[in-house]
Amino acid sequence: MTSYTPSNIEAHWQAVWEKEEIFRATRSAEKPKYYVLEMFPYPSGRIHMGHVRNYTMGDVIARFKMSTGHSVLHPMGWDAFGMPAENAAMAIGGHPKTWTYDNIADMRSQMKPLGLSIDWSREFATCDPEYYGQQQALFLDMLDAGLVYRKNAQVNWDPVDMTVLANEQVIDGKGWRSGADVEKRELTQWFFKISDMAGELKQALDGLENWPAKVRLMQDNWIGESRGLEMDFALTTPKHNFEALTIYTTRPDTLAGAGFMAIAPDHPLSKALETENAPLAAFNADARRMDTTEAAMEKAEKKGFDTGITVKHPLYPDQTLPIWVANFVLMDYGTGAIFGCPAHDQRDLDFARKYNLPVIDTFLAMDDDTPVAKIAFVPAKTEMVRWINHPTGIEIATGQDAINQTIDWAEAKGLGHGQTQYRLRDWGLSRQRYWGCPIPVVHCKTCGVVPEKKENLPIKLPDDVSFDIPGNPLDRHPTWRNTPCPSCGKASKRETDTMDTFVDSSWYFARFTAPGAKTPTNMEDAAYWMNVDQYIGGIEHAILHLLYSRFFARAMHITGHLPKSAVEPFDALFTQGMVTHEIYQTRDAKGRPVYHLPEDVSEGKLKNGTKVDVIPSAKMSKSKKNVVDPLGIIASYGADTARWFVLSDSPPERDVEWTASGAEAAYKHLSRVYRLATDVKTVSSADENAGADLDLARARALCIDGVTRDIESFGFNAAIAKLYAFTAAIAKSKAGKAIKRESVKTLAQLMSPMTPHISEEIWSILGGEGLITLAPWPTAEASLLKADTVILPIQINGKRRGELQVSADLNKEEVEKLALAHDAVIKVLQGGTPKKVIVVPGRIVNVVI
RNA sequence: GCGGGCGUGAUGGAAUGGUAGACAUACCAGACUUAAAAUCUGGAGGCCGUAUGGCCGUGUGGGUUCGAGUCCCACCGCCCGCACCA
Repeated sequence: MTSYTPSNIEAHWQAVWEKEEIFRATRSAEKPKYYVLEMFPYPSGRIHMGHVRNYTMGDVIARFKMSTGHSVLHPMGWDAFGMPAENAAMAIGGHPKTWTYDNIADMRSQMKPLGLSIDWSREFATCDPEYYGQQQALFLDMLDAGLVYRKNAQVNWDPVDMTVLANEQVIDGKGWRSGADVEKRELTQWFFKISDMAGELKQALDGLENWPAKVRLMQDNWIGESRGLEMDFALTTPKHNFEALTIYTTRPDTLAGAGFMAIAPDHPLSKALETENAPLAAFNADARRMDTTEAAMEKAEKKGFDTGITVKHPLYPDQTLPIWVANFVLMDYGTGAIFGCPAHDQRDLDFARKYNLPVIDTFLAMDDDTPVAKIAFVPAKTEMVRWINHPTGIEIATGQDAINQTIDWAEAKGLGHGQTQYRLRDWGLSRQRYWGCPIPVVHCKTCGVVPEKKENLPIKLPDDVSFDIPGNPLDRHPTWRNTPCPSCGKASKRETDTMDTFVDSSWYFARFTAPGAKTPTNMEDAAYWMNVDQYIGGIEHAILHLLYSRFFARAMHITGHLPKSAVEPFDALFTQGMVTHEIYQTRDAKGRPVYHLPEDVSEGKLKNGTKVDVIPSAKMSKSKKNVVDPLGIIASYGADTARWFVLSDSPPERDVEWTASGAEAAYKHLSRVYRLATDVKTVSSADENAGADLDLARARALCIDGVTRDIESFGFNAAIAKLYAFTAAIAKSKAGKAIKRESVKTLAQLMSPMTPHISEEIWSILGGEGLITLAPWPTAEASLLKADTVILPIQINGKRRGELQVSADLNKEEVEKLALAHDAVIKVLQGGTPKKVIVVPGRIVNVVI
């Protein structure tokens, strides 16, 4: 008997699959299509267990769909632009391009041993000129359609690295690499007009039924929505060409309680005043600096600066309200100007008390006349309150009703107009970076900003660049910038900004439908393969990547690159949990923690006998050394074991803890199944003639039924539990070998989405026809799913007191009779009659006394 | 602060409102072995009891129901997201 040797088996079957090209996706007239996609990886150079789990889940779905008669598209690519490549170039020399393509080659060679059912012929990297050239074409079409524009925007500027930093790269007000104090700078940047679609992107969330409710909610909150009033307050005396201050408020009903006006430090009026008012300039500079420090922001003191300018009160023309610059008013929400209503907003109240501004109650509780003192009165908008001198004449109403009526009233009086405001801001895509997709426009002294001609695409990144000094190499490249203006032909300069890498990942799923097309997509292929039927990835992309992709799909429809049906590109989304591991720690002489790799620890001790502290599981990370290398696992146990384990122990949406004993158990199970298969490989003629075995047939039917339903509902861990049970049932069965052999073949089929190599091997040993991967999924015989007899628990007043074995189709009356004749029931009834008997056929009997 | 999710044996977890703890790990016992490993068989929520069995048990407290881990309310704890949004 040969034993289970995954290394031989896995290499063999991977070669067969590759030779037969069985994973090549082809459009089929007969079969329904199925597009399964896992979020493509960043080519860091090394796969980790998280990748293994993510791709295994997708692979289970892809292989299952293949077996159930679908034409499957399961592609893979690389999210290959981005900072790490440039950082590597700066740190260790070399070129980002070389670093990236070397990493891709490494990672591809690490992924192939997993035996994933990927159509590698469609592979691409976002840094391939063929890909980013089409992205540039898409950009030009979007520019043409008015979906892209330029504006001045404040950015985080690192003066040492001479680059713009994302908010996440600013830590305690300092650049994450350089440690330099980050400055706010105003730069002209490119933006996608995603805010134009805010309402649509929000509403369409309702239709995404097969997305996790959590992700929909996160997007909903991110987009935000509030209805309010935009209105002008006339300046008492016009100043710097400002005649009025336009404010936005969601509480127009409290207009009568206005105590002051507040504008953002970056409000145009504030900026105009700043030029002739040094203390204000200092205040603003201070406020802008504070803006970047997250920690300070949370508890930042509300501070203001009185400009000395006033507006006329729209309700009481003889009264004026002072305009303050306030550090808590944000320029990029609403109009950057508000009126403060201290009585009904805690923040405004704190501000008013600090600067001795009036506090005017506009409504009181139904049963309390106490005016506001230290705590602002902010009841729920659905609560009835009594209004004081309300401009619309309202006396008793809820806040919500008052808001709506005030908006109507203000519109009728021409004071302002109702306005729906979204929190979502336009997507700034400019990056002062080399390793990204060049923005295909030219700056011409005569013609201004001119789009590049499509026939000149791709605008390729130059290879001859250096990273030894900070800043964007494109900016200082001697020749690359020089180009004739596409419009007038005069010598001009290229845009040197590149695109945010989120752009690259916002349409790759569409490109996979026709990766070689000479346009961004091929409409026929897109129409056939889109949408992605099942998208799988991490929850960390719940907002940005998924929101941007939804925006891009719409933009691609508008520009003629996707059909209308594909504006929501992902029909179903699944967010998988992480792979975690215990952390092993000791301390050095100075008491600092020292971490140890799992392979160096056994039974809580290092090899030299030192005891380690075990810290509860956390996401695998290099810094904590709680990592298990997939390559090591594959080398010692095989890919099937790794695949089986990452699916087995926890529900896919939750974190799974990697344990050595769990991996061992997975390997043992596969070895056992392999042994079972070799045991029933050869059968005698007596075996062939042995009769059917009903118990085993039942176990088989139940397993088929259960595993099928579990895979369809992402219950991989539950499917695996059923496969363990079926394996035990076969092992213990006294049925003839021929019968058992058929059961083992079914077992191999049901396991094949999870452990394709060993399943293929067993199929071949046991004389299965063709490849198991292409074999049709087994079906459960309905008649076998129902047992002849069932054991019904008997409850008395809801507590289990006995059981009854009855034939499964026995009617209620008979069951009731038998139940009442049961010893336990007779004992408690003592000759009396029960109040009620509940019989749930096939389930339970409950006798109420 | 706002929003959401989750609390089940030693551990990961299972359970269309119907026998709580499937399956797996760790553990214990037995078989095989000179021994160990591997393999196989069996045990196991807690308490009481030799046992048939009984009582308790899904974070805490209430409620709905013939029946609640599951539905509702309040609280406690943990996790996640957002947060000066006018």
